[in-house]
This record gives sequence, C-alpha cells and structure tokens, in this order.
Amino acid sequence: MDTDEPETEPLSREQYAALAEFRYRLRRFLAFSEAAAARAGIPPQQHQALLALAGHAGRAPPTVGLLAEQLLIAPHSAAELVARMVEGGLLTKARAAEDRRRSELALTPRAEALLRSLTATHLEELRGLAPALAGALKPAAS
Amino acid sequence: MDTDEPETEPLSREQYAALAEFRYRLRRFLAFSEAAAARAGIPPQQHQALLALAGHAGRAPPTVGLLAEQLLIAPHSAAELVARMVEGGLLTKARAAEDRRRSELALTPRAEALLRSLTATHLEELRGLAPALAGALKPAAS
DNA sequence: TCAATTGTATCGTGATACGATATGTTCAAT
DNA sequence: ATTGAACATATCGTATCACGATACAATTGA
Repeated sequence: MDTDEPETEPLSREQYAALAEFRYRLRRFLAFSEAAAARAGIPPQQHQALLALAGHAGRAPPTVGLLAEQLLIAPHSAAELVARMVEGGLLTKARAAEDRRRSELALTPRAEALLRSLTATHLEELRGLAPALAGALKPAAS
Repeated sequence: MDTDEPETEPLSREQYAALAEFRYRLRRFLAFSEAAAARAGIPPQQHQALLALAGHAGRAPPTVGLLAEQLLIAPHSAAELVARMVEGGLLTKARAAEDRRRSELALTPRAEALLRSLTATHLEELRGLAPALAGALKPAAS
C-alpha cells in the first residue's frame, strides 16, 4: 500500500479535464479502429501486426522478434499472434536462410487487400481527428 | 470470409510507414501510462476511471453510467470496475437522493493523491511526446 | 396502476498476453 | 573442434477483464 505519495503541486481542474479529454479522444479513435478491423473480419491486434509489418517495408525482412518490438509485446506473445495469423491465411512464415533461428514473415495477398482498405479508412478518420487530438493536447501540456 | 474488399486506390509506402509510426508512438505512450499506474499500485483501467471522474469535476456528480460512457465500456462493466475500486479504497459509492437508481461516485483522499501524482507525470510525458505525435500525424493525413 | 425505460448488478464465458519453461540455432572463446 | 552463453521462437497453464445474458430495483408515462 503506497501511502506516501511523492509531493506534487496541486493541479488545476482544467488540466485534469484536458488530460481526460485527450484520453477520451484516444479511446474513441482506438474504438473506431477496432470496429473497422472487426468489420474487415480480423481481431484488432492482427490489424496492428499487419500495419507494423507493412510499415517496415523496404528494410530487412520482418521477423517474429521485430513484430514483438513494434507491438510492445513479449517475443513469445508475438509467436502466438503470428501462429494465429498464419492459420487465418494472413501471413506466411519461412525460416531465414542465413540464420535459421529466424522466421521471416510476409503478408498474403488477402492481408494486403485488407490492410489497404483499413489504412485508407484510418487515414480518412485521422484527417478529421488530428485537429481535435492536437487541440486536446495543447492545453494539457501547457 | 470477406473476399470482396472495397476498391481502394493504392497507398504509398510512406503512408503505411507514417500510420505505423503513429500507432507505435501511441502504444509507447499507453505503455508509459500503464507502467506509471502499475508503479502507483493500481490497474490502468482504474487510473483511467479516476481521471475520467476527476475530469468531469464541476458538473453533476458522476455515476456508474457516466463512467461507462467516458471509458467506452458497457454499463455493467463499469459497475464491476467500480466495485473493484470501492473494494480497493479508491472510490465511495452512494445512492443518489433524488433518483435512487443512481450511484454517485467520489474519489477518496488516497485516490486523489494517486491521481495528482499520476497526472503530473503524464503531463510531463506529454510535453515531450506531443511534437512527435503531431509530427507522425501530419504526413499520415496528407 | 401497470408497462416501459433506466441504472446498476451478478454470473459464467472467452480472448489474449503473460510467466515459466523448452528447443533449436548461432556465436565467441578457448 | 568444443563447449557454453546468448538468441529466436515455441508451448502450456494461468490470470485478467470486458462481455453476453440476465435479473432486479427505481422511475416515468399512459
């Protein structure tokens, strides 16, 4: 039981309200995103995995460990996620030739189509949301 | 199985990368927030509940239903959350006099101290994060 | 006064990330 | 070459938390 909190200066009602507003808008965006993924027929984590992998395009081929880093989950959680996605026909997994510990991941055509559609939807949503988010952020960090 | 995706124009590598970057920064912020709550000794949802209730200060006394709206969870989920928080000594719950269906909620002194400390930490973090978030947002919504 | 609505609560369930652990692979230093 | 350490991935049981279905009490309106 932490009874001895660090001494903190009192905060204004406005600061609480601004931070609460920011988090509320964040939740709304995340809820929108989850609903969009659900409409597309995949769990939100799998959408995030696809986006992280696609966003990494151009660099070294993505692996399970890279996915874990990007999603901020433990490597073995990423392995489970990848297993579900391979099963669902969204990813292919192949041991890397030069280091056979690694599994290199790639999106299937179906995954690419899903992600394209989801990303377009999200960019549009963000176009509208960005000002509100930025606005809620400004007074919070004053 | 959704095999017929809506027709979407191709997206650039930069757009995927920008959106992925934005979500990554969001995850980092949320992970920071969860870690801060854990350090304070409460689950992250309880921190969000405290913030939502405090952010509402000044208006009508907050109820279980209001909390559900703010957190985007079902009313009965909010009831469970509140039960855990009352048990943990963070909230008090009292039937409203004028409408005895409602439970009016209030933060305990311990909760106020926790939230004050957590909010100060978060505002500081956001001061540093806001530019990066806004930066990742700009190219995404071009 | 009775039906519909609202606010809160209870119970069992499901999804997913985690901890602990295991296996295979590579690398460094002897 | 060999051995031990570090690394990448995988498996299994567990815990958390919101949900669906449902219930009940209080209020409102016809």
